[in-house]
Amino acid sequence: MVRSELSKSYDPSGVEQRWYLTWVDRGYFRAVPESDRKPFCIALPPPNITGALHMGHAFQQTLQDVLIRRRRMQGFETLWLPGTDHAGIGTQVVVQRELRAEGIDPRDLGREKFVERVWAWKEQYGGRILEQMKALGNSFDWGRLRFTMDEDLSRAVRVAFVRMYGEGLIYRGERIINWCPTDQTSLSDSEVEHEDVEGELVTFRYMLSDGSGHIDVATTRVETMLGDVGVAVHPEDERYRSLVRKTVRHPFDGRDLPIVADAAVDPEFGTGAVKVTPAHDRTDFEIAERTGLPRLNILNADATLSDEVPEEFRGLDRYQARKRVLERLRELGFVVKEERPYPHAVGRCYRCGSEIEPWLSGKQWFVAVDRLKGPARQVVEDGRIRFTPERWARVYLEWLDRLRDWNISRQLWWGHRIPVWYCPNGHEFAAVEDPDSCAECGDTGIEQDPDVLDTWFSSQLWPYSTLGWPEQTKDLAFFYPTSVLVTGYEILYLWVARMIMSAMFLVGEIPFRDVVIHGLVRDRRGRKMSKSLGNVIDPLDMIERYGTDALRFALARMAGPEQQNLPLAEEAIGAGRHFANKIWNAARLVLSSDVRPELPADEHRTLADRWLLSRHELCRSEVDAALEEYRFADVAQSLHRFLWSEFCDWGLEMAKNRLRSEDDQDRTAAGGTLAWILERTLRLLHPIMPFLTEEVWQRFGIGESIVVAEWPSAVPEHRDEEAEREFSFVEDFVGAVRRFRSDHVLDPKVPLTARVQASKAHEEILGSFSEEIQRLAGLETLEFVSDGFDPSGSARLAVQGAEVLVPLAGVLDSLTECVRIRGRLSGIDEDAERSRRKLDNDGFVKKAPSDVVEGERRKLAELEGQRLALEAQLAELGCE
RNA sequence: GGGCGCUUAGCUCAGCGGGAGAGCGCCGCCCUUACAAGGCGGAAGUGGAAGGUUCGACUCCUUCAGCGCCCACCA
Repeated sequence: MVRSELSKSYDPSGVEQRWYLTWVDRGYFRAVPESDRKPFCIALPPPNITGALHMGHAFQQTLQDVLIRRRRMQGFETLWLPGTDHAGIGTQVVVQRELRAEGIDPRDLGREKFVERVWAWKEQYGGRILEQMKALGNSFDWGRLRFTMDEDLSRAVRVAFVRMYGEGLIYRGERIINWCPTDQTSLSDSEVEHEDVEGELVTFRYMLSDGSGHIDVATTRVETMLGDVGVAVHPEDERYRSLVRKTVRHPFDGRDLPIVADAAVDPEFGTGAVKVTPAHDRTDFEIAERTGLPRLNILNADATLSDEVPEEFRGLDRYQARKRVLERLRELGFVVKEERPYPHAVGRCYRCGSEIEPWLSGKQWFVAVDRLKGPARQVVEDGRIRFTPERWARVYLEWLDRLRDWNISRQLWWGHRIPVWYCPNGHEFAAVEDPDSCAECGDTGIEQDPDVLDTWFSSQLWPYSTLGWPEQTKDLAFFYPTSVLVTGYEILYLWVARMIMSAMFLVGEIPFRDVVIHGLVRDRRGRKMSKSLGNVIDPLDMIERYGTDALRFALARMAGPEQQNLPLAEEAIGAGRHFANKIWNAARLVLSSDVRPELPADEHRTLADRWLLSRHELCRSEVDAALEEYRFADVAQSLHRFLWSEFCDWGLEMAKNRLRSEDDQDRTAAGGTLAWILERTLRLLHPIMPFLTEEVWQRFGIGESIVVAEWPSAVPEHRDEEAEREFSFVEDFVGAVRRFRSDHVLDPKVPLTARVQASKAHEEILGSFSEEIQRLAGLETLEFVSDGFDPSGSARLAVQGAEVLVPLAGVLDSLTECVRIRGRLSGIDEDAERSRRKLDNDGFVKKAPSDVVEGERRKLAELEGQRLALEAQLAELGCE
């Protein structure tokens, strides 16, 4: 037992770093696959190396650390694997921006030098992220730190690619992709964000080539008419049947565009005729495929108009072209209608926000998803993978149903280069190791595909590539499948779904059992935190000012399972610090008794002890149940309520006297009980507030570290309903006297006397804590009187059927008490009236369960009793 | 165009078919030897709206409104 000299308030600075280093040094966070324990493993969703950690990371990592720390204490072989993601486009863009700021054009630098430069960035910012994660207290196994571009992870990417290529799941083809003209790369469908805009819908007229009439079409992107190669109508549309196979004449270049029939056209919409622009619209592309129309690509990579258009439009950017084409159509008198504003959705790049062009960019690589869908659907349907909250499972399944082939090639330099080579003889082959010559003809003039893979292609391998896949490592055998994935809903499709699909195909086993989907951290008004709004709360800043534990507690406390938005205000973190300080001071008091955390024998336990043990056991069971279901807010809430409102407010107050007692046995019993409960509660709280709990726990001198202390087990026999019921009399008694004093705004120095008429049992309860109760209620005298004691001249307080008489002489005027009594009476009358109405209702008495009816009757009887007593008091006090 | 979530105290949110809760904020009293980052007491809500089911609805059902989000090849 360490005699403690604790400072008056908790100061997290210093404490945190010291303990973190100690924990890492002692290897508490290291996991080994040669263990007899059961495995528990979480793969950290790897943060991007693009910048610093934000509050969303802090939040998500806190939840994971809570799960990990508890499992570790429960005796699992616990692995939390840290890492970072190279974040293809994101990182390339920030490094390009940095270069341009230095006056360097990234293109001049060349691919190799550019990639070197990104690695330098990775060292700098990736390193900073690691430091931030340490400050959060995360119990990572640092020895297993991974980066998606590490050598072995890159090899995993190649093995995955080659295997899927070999099975025909990866193919190369020319189709419409999502093109970002700013970042100059294609994007997958999931990387396009849809935004509603107020655009325009222009209906214009194509004249039939033979001069026999016209056909009207509409578009929100009128410039694309330069790439029109035909007009499509529904095959069964009577209006246009005679026009099919005729042609219309393009007004600007005189081309004849065939009118074709295709079922994709909705005859109900607009004019029922659609312009067909195969190179710039997915549907049109498909119509062209079916009807044999050619493709006409009118855009350059930067979304300016190509040389395929008439000279007057060449080189214009798409928005200028939109205006110019419209003007020219107007001049020619071909504009039929202009609707403006016309609300519709446009796609935007999830990285830079530029408007996406559906574009034919040449050949791109795709993952065919049809064969991947089945198993990915199966494992969620049969419950092998479980979503929390459950409703996300449906969202996931519906997304799978709609999923189309995944474009995985990116026209970037930063990332895993596509492991496919081409030879001059037209051969194409994929290889895990860099080849010297063509696998088919041996020609040495081979060239690797210049594109890199979608960053999510490597991310999808994360749960198993980090454990050594494709090698059959011990780690993989022991820790895989991982136990839980904790992530935000915004990457459900981009990442979660793809991990499941790829794992089922490549590993043949689910990547994780539970998926915990949490909401997004917002500012206090529910807005996204962003630099431009100036509402960013920086986790490191908060840690500096309030301490890591305060931040973690605040984050855990707001993690309601169904919340999509999690508003965070700085005050919440301040409240976390208050809580830490409260615990610190409670510990100071308990530790001052200088006893071991041991429960005394039953016969030395007071009612208050039994009550507190019961409440503690309840708290323990709530914490366990909530953690099993990932209800983090409930965990925090439960611990907060117990420690503050029960342990401190009542437990400590009821034990203070004995804690200072000269009697060794009394002191040991009281202090031992409090210490025992506090020590266990610290262990329950440790996953959320690791530093404070360690700092305090150490002073009990009972073990090496709370990090590896045992998770508190259930002690069902401590639940004690009798103690809770009996102790509630103490709470009510103290509360009644306090309220009396407060109602009359009495100075605390005014001495009060209480004379109690109560049952033997109640008398005994009060008697055994008379000193404590006097102190808490602010009574100078507490005495028991027999039935029939003259109550005149006293206020009468009703406490659970007992009567408490407070003599008014020298305290306050009787009339003042009358006012108070009348106030109470009106409240009672209201309640009694409502109760009476209920019982007068035949339906209620007949149909409601008998215990409910009985309860209502008891309640009414009690209210009546109180009313009579109060009326008697009014009479005694001579009130009118 | 489909789908989902939310709407409860001034703020942020729990909860739930039978007497409306927490934290913060607010008001009053108190520097009582663990803690003023504290203690004690208090005020405060026609539970988004309208219907329905029920003896009884904040809770279940329907409709509507507002806010937010996801998905979608209607030009």
